[in-house]
Amino acid sequence: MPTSTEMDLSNFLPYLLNQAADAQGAAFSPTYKDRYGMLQTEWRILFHLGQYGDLAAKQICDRAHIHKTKASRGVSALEDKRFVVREEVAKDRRHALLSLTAAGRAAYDDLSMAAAQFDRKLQERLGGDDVQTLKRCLRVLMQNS
Amino acid sequence: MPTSTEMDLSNFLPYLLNQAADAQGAAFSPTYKDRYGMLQTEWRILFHLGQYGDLAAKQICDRAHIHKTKASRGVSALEDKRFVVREEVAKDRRHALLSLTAAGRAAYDDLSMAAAQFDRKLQERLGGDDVQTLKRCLRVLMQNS
DNA sequence: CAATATTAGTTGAAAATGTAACTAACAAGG
DNA sequence: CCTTGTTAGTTACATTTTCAACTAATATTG
Repeated sequence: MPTSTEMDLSNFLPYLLNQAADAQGAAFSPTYKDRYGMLQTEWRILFHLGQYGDLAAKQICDRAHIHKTKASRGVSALEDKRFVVREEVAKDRRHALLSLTAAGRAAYDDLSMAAAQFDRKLQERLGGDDVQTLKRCLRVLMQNS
Repeated sequence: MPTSTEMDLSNFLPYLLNQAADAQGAAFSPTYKDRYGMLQTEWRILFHLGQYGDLAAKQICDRAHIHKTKASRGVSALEDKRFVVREEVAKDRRHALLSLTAAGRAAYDDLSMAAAQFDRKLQERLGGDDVQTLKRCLRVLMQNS
């Protein structure tokens, strides 16, 4: 029986966050995995490009907190799948602008639709007020300590 | 600009959950990693044993949604660190009861204290009411869809 | 009670991730 | 300009995770 100074695991916020994120991630991942053979990182990169327009890998890394090696491999995979192309930037040849191909755009449209639907179902399940609070809290928590 | 049927990534719940879980996980992981060289799975197994008493690996897997291969390797690692021992169960020799050694108990006490402190800080940061709502939502979400 | 199925757990190989060292391009100070 | 530093991105290697196949013990059923 936990004492007052001990912890109840089922109340430990990092644990709850992890379990919830795993469960929902597992529930959604078949959408991009089965349809397009993507890994989570690829889906995330695709989503950033679809949503915010052409970006350099670095910008995606910063926004999505993806490590540069993971991003580098994700971008390569998306190029192999012909969803993304690189354009040289004359001004600074260190970074290349990434943009979606027509196929990439189509995949993005499809997946973002599925994501929206997935999210709506979660909203219904939790109720609007709680979802507002939940998202606000998560936004605070993702800003790290 | 996202249309009404599209999705705003920064509002996509699995994404928010993942980012928040990553950020908080990264904030807490040095506690078990630096002090005891544990991986997350090991910490989680230790925590389950500390909190719920002796268990078979299977029970930990079920409770914590850890895959059996991950658990198997986690238990081995904890045995190598002399934090856990296995006892044969005469009644059913397929599973062995896992229990904490004195060193394992000490590590558990130390870490659960740190976890409690970590949690209290998060609580302060978010405010009690929001934390209640947040945890309630997370518990719903971890029950998967 | 023999054949088959299920369960707990392990192991090996393949895939993915993380870490560190590296290249190439640009930036800044002397 | 030319050293030194920084930045974007890649690559090699080690660690971790996942997947599939396996063993050994128990349960089921014909």
